[in-house]
Amino acid sequence: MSRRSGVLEFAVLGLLRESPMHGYELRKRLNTSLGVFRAFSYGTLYPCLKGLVANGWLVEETGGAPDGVPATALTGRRAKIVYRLTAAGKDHFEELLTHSGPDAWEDEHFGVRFAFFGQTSRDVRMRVLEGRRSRLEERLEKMRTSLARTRERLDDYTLELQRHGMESVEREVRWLNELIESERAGRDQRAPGPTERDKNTPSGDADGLPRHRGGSRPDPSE
Amino acid sequence: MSRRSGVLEFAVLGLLRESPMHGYELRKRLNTSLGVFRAFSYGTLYPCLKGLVANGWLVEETGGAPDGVPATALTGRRAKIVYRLTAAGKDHFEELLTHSGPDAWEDEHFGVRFAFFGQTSRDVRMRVLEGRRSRLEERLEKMRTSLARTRERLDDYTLELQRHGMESVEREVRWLNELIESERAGRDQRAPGPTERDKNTPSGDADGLPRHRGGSRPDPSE
DNA sequence: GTTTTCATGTAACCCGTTACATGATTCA
DNA sequence: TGAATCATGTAACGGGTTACATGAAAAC
Repeated sequence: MSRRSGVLEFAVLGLLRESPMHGYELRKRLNTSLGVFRAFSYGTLYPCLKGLVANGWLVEETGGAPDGVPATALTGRRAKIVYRLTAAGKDHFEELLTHSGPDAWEDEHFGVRFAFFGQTSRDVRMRVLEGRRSRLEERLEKMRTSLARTRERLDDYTLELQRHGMESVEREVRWLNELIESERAGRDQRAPGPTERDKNTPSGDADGLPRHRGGSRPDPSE
Repeated sequence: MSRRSGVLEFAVLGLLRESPMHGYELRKRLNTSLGVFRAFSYGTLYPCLKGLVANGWLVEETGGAPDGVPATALTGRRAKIVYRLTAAGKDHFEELLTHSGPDAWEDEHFGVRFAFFGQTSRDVRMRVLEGRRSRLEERLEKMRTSLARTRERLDDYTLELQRHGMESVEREVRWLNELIESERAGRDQRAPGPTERDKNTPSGDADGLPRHRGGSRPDPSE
């Protein structure tokens, strides 16, 4: 029943975990914060929200606030329908975060996953990063052999395209290497057990991300 | 009537322009030569082929060859249905090649376009490359402003994701710059007028592609 | 002789967009 | 007051995949 998108569902739950929002605003956040990769339209978002409500992950807070107080008072501007994550929704999201099946490292999913790394434990992050990396290395392998078999029959442009494609993948692998390395060296563990705790620490800058200096040291891998 | 995919149609016509093929083989070529980016399934390909036949761009050559010669004799192995580009199909493809509307530089289309650059005139190539570039620069602009507005509210991971995304785009822009430059310097013009002529010159290596030496000079931009 | 690979197809579904309809609120 | 932006929705379509059904040729 209703659209169960996977990425969209995940992203919506993740964003609403931080704070309640109405659809319109949600969509903007989706298309900026996360939206370097994905852009959703209302035609996708609204039905999805309905579905999540039907599942009990979200509640709508229309017009009247809990005690009949007009919502106007809350924001200074009338918010039509504000969606708030329920306890069940929170649990569900935690579940999704830690469960991370093997499609967590596919192209469509990985970006969103990564965007919510801040709410995950390090082991999960490592699993996802390493999964992604081996996925890409697999792909590289295929590209290489396929290229070796067909190199002669291809014209310069096709070849150049192929080359650029492979280089892109290689570049992402190097990126992942840096990330994995700095996770490994990272001095904070953050919740080895999955659920709950560590409420709303605005995340300071607790994690050991590469903190990109200049960029491109001479590429240690290879 | 039937699926009109755009990219798939284009790719199929382009591949069949080189030589007739049956569906199965066609699909493999799609997923190797061009398939670094796209991968199609039979469920997409076969209906599309039917459609192209219905349009008169292709003809099916089943069992009996033109004069009743069993196709077995041709390949040593019985080819079920071989698709061949008609004259009308050829024209249509040329049309698509030169017409190149503004979606030729969108993500999904650009790759395939590029793959068939070998069959295009230089002006078209320039148009597409420059179109793509300005499309990407546009996108970069948006990313930059959006980032500037929201930088503070984002945690480290989201930020890193954004940074990596932008860098990817910047990288493609640099790639396009190289390509454009070498097109500009290229010593062959190849059909300044659009349609027809230059039948089947197997394309040797007439064009002045970057001919990538080693790779990665220390990154002059920035 | 059985398993792989080649080869063609279809129906059901999935995820998403476009175009449209509707109306409230803000701002010039 | 009228235009822009905020805000919510839906129906129709688009492009694609999955899973399935079918069968011939090759390889073991």
